[in-house]
Amino acid sequence: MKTSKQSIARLHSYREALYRLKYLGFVKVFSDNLADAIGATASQVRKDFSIFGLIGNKKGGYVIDELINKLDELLGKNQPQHIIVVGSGNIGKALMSYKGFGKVGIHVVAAFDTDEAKTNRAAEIPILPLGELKEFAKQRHIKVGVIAVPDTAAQQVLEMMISAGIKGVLNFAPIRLNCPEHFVLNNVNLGIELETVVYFVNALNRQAHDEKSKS
Amino acid sequence: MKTSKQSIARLHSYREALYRLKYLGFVKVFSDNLADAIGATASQVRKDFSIFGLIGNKKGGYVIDELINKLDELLGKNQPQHIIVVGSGNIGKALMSYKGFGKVGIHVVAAFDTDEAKTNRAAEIPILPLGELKEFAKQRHIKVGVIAVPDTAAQQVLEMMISAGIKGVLNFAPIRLNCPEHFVLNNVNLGIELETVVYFVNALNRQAHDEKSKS
DNA sequence: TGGGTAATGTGAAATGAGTAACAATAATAT
DNA sequence: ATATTATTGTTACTCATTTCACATTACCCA
Repeated sequence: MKTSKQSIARLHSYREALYRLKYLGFVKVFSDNLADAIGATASQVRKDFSIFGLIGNKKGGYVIDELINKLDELLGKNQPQHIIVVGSGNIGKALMSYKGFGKVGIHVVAAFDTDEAKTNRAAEIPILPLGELKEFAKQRHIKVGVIAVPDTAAQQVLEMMISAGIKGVLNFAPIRLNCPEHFVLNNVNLGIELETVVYFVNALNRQAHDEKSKS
Repeated sequence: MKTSKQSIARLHSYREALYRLKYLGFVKVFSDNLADAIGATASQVRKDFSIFGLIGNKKGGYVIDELINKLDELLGKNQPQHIIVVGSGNIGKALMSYKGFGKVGIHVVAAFDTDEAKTNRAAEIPILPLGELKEFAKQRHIKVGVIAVPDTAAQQVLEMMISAGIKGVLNFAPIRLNCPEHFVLNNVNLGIELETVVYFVNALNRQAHDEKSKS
């Protein structure tokens, strides 16, 4: 079964789009509607669905409620997921307050920070000292964490998480982290994402320039 | 010339890694060192370099300073880039205060927000009312912006940016945006990034379970 | 000086992802 | 009842990316 990161990301996108369509009152959907909604091709949608066993009706398209149910099951949306965030800087706070997570069954249950001055056990999402991470994660059977700390601290935090039984991490520190073979590590490097935009804008600019000087 | 988003992102990663190595006192580097540093293969590194005309010395590896200079030129790091951020929520603030940008020649020169209560013209990075975006961006010849607003406002902000002459956007709103053909749009969906981690952790779990029940 | 070695640089092969094409089929119209 | 049409599901193809393999070359040492 094809389960590349990209195809899973597309399934999540389909799911989001389906909820929007349902909310708008639609009952059925065709492959090209979904393609439009997420910026893919109809072929791609049908292929993804084929791979994951999501079936529709010849001529009739797909029934939105059925699709949503199947996707929820496939994507493990039926039981809520509890995660923790390490680092309560801006990125950490952004994730703690991200409204989108609730909708998808993800709940940030605590944040951790080395700076004990930031400790706040009374907050809706408590901020705890980093030293308490291991015990907390073990007790609550936390399986997923977010690393939003400076790059110099990231590897150490990751190891703490691994020893606490965490199996997957979304990492925002702009550095390559070492982890065991079957650990799930997803890196997001905001700097590089932005630099990439800058690069392509400059490239476009150069190109336009060249065109002009050619004429 | 191959300039997929991925290969450009790798060039940026090489560059980051090289600065780290230089800082640590290294003068030369081999393809497998760099591969380790960014999590790729040595072949990949050499292929990328080959494509972009970065050459080393048979047996002697690559001279770090030379590589950095070439990469800086290739990636347009020689002149500073001024960008703006729209939305001064947590993600917006995270980008405004992102320490990594300065190092790579990217400067956030202003932020914009619909909520005029947040206006602060005296701050190091001023926060201005959204209505001033167009004039500001035109006057300062801003070419790149970041969208860090709720999804319902994102398309409108994008159009405002386009009309102000902005050519590329890094978008954090979890929704598909429509833009002209040659516009550079890079989407980062934090929700999906996190959900993907959760999915693969669950998949791992299921797999382990299945293995056990089989024996 | 010459042989051995450790690297690069690159064409070819393998893999992977996305697209296109079309046969199968269910709904609808005549 | 039959033809027509719209849409799925899947196979085959194309294109892009990654890996492999090895010829090439510079350096080192005897």
